[in-house]
Amino acid sequence: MAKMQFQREQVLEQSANLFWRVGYHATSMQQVFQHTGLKPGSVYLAFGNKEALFKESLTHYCQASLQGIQASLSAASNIELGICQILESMLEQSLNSDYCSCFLVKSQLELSDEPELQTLVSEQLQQIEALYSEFLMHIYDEPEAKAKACSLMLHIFGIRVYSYHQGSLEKMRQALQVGLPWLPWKLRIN
Amino acid sequence: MAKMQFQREQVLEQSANLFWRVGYHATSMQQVFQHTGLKPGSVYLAFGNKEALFKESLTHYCQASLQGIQASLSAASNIELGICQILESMLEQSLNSDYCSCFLVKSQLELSDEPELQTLVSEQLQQIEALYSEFLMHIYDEPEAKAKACSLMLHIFGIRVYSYHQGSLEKMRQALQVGLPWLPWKLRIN
DNA sequence: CATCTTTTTGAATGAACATTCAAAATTAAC
DNA sequence: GTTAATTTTGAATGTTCATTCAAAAAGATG
Repeated sequence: MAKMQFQREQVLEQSANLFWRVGYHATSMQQVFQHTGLKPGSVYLAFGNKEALFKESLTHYCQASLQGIQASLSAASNIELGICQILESMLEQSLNSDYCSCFLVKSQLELSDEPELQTLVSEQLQQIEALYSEFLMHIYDEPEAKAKACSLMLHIFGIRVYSYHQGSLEKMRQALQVGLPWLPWKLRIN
Repeated sequence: MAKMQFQREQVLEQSANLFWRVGYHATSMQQVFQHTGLKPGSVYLAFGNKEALFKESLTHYCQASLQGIQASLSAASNIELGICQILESMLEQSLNSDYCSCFLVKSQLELSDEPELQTLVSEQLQQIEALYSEFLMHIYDEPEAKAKACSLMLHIFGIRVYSYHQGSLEKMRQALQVGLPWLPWKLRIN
């Protein structure tokens, strides 16, 4: 048999980046061929169709996000400080000139008219909330941890939209300090 | 000359609803013809092309939003109570089974790859923030009013994404009370 | 009523789209 | 070295898309 000429993971990453930036509907399969260097037949053999490729790309992105959070919170000297660092790095992303929010948040809004994809995205965002919740349960009881995880997600979603506005960083930082008063904002991040 | 067979405003409302629910790229002009009852030629004569129709639809929606906020805050016995009422009505929208966020927020995320449309959406969202800011300046000094308007928008954006999750209403209400502590949450709304 | 202007109509156009498939190439197995 | 299994290729397919336009219809004007 012929060896697979491409790495599945790498292709998923490339198409995730494309779908993320351009959006599901605005991305054509031709663009996918260009960005991955694959020919139509190869993509269709490997992934089935556009929707299936999108689903796998999204899932791949979500898994990477979960691992990133897991790593950050495990490495941090304490969980709340770790959360502050994650939020701070999100704020810094808003400085990037080609900022384009979060793939999951963008997909949640774009695909609200397509029940199957919508469900997938919702589940994945809830996995992220559940992960925060799990970590917070190390220091709070369950209802408290869940409430704080929800409040955190609400603020993250806010950041993911508000970051499109220029010069928003300092204003968002202020709002976060008011809105998430249980986080150790005064401790400076190394 | 032949009388215009349709009301421009009504057509803009119909197409805004379509673009809002389905998204800009996923909405075909054929769908526009169906929903408005107009023929291709009429739409193209009246609005130019798809992008121009979208822009006008979006602007129409934004103007209606601004007027709604203006009306709510003018009618309220005090501004902060009025803001609470607006937020409460947003929370209640999340109960609707065909909830689909806010046209402006959805557009901001979907069109991040199209500079011209992106700029338009950003400006309109900033108009809304400016309107809140203006009202808040009746009771706070300028920097305070601006900071509070920003924090309010951050929470509104959060609601507009988080509302897709089922059973989110009570959790969001809690998060709002923590995140916007300067609002009169304890006063019950009539 | 006749003429002029504007609107309406909807079939037609060409481009872009997702997807297919038969043929060619590649590698594994023995 | 031969055969079998799998992957690669890219032109071709049929559909859907945004948009156009010449002809028809509907007031307006005098």
